[in-house]
Amino acid sequence: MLDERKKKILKEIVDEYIDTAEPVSSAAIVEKYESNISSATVRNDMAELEKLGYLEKTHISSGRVPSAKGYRLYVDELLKYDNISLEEIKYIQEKLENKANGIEELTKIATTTLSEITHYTTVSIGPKASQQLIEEIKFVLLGSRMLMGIIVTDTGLVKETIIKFDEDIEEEQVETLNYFFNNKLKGEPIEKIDTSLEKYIIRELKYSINIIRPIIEQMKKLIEEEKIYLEGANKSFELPEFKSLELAKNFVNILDTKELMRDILNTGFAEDIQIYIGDENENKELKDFSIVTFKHSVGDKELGTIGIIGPKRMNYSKVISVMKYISKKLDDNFKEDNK
Amino acid sequence: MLDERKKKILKEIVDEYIDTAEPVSSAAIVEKYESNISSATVRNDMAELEKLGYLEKTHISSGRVPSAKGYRLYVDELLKYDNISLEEIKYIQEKLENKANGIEELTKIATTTLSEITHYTTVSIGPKASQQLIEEIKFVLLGSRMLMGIIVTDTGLVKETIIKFDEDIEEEQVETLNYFFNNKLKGEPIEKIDTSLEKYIIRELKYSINIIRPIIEQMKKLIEEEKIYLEGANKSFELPEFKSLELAKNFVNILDTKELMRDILNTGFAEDIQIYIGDENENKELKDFSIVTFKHSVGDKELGTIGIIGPKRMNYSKVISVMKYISKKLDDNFKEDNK
DNA sequence: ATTAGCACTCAATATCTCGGACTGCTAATA
DNA sequence: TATTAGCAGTCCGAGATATTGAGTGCTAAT
Repeated sequence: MLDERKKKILKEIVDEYIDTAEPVSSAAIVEKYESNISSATVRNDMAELEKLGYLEKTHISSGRVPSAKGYRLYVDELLKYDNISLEEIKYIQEKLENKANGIEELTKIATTTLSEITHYTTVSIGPKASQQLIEEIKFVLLGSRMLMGIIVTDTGLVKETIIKFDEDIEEEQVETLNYFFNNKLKGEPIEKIDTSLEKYIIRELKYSINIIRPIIEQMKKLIEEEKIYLEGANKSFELPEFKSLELAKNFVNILDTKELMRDILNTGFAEDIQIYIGDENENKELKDFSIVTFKHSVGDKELGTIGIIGPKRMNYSKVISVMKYISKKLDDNFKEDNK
Repeated sequence: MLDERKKKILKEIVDEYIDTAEPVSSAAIVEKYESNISSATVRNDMAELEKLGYLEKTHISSGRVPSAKGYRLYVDELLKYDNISLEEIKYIQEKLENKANGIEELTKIATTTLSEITHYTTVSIGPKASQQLIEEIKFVLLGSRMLMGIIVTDTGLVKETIIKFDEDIEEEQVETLNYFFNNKLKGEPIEKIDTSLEKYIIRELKYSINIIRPIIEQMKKLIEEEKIYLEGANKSFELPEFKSLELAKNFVNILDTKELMRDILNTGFAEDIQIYIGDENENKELKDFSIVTFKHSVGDKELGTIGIIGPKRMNYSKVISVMKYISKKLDDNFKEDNK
């Protein structure tokens, strides 16, 4: 059905549409890419491609626009992902090489860099503490009624929280807590910090609930928190599709709805770059947009997910090429850090 | 010049415009507020108010719209700021009463609450560490090549950072660092942590620069960082003024430009609520918007600034009333915490 | 299988008309 | 002198109508 020329023309139409944001005419294809066949031939192929569902028309006599199915074929079979320049590679290396920062900070930097290079809006979510094992727990006394609780996990993630009390805490108690928590929890999944642990500690240590409860509560919050980071929202607004107020409003709504962003970033599997084009997305609000995400992970532990959200007419080649590279760099960075 | 009736009519026009977002006609004023005078009389007063610069017309035969000067008079002299309901007061109390969190967290919660009640976009910036005095410094060894550095200031602000090293650190060294830093810096302004301190420590302690440099560097970053927090960007987009694509784009641009947000929040003085209406703002990009901010501070130390950004046609009465209350609550909360 | 050529469609833009929402002004009134 | 009724005049905005031109689909020829 799809001979080589039709595939070629499909790719050219998508390329052209990504470039111009205007429905693509047969004449434009001939002029720019196919000087040795006539526009009538291209029209015939276009009609065929439309019949097969790869292209759409905005009205009866308009040029063609790729359908979600068209983009899908384009992304899956027609593109190569080496669309990244030496300058860009250097820039990414520079940005990601500083290892003074923790995993969360690194994810943020990667998110910003991705937005800078692609000129799209990017978003990321930090590491999932809940999946990790406890390597070390420390409590530090600050003043007389405040502790800082720190957890280090097996992937090197550091999480800390402030815990305030209504009564004074003794340095001795802190030492006991440190010993006790480490003894009990080292090597265990972080989710072990829960109310049953609370009961156990009260029984064993005979400490007042006024001390234990705030600790467990704050630690639990810590595990659950998922920080979302957004970069370059304004960049999307320069794109011609956002001339439609409707679309612009939807877009702002999506970015502002944290639960939705969380959903988006939390679906998909590790290792791969995930691409959702238009209504391939389960969520209806996303039907006019495309989302490309990847997870930075070690084994089955997610250290962060970074995504790009933009119009369906996205420069997939650039976006995916840059993502692949950043993904690789993040992995390298992590390996070197833990060697 | 401005007799009582004219003032009253000006207030009514601004109220009405804030309510409807449409130019206000003389007939509308008579119908809604001034049933005992005729529209012609109102027209005469409107003409006068326009001559004095409080009102503007969008075209020769249109109704009137407040000018920046008009809003200013309205805000300064014609409004009372008790536009807050019992339910709202309760809601705010509930949100702000939990003291388990640090100052930064509290500012965030206040920002979110303000947006929820007013339905405007809110933004805040965390405490200025640079203005504060050091109460306590602690270093905690995590694993063998990582420290957490914690600073507690005189206002109870807690700041912490991860510091990574290329060589192992001994527990003994950490203790020395703790002793040394506290001894040297307790009660001092936080800005004392700088490169001259670095030199001094190297001279005194004879520790390698590989240990001291990362510490100083990360601590300096910590002092400089100013976290901006944004809430309810999508709420603004429901307002009729944002039907203008131009304006909507400007708005997103403003919110996305962190330096600009920083500027906005960092101008103005403590204690007072600051109001910038339209081109009263120095920054030209803000000419179509109004900004209302207040600082949560203790003495001359700023614990955070919270602002609302929206159209000039803002419900100043509601916004300022709610802000006044939240501001008071934050102060109470702080006092209670430090009593 | 390809192509030239032409009829046909439809979006986009410009032009015009018309109603009505306002004001400003004048002259009458309290 | 302050207020008001009444009316002429302005201009916005919503439709209606015409015009242009970019593109397609189809037919018939190559």
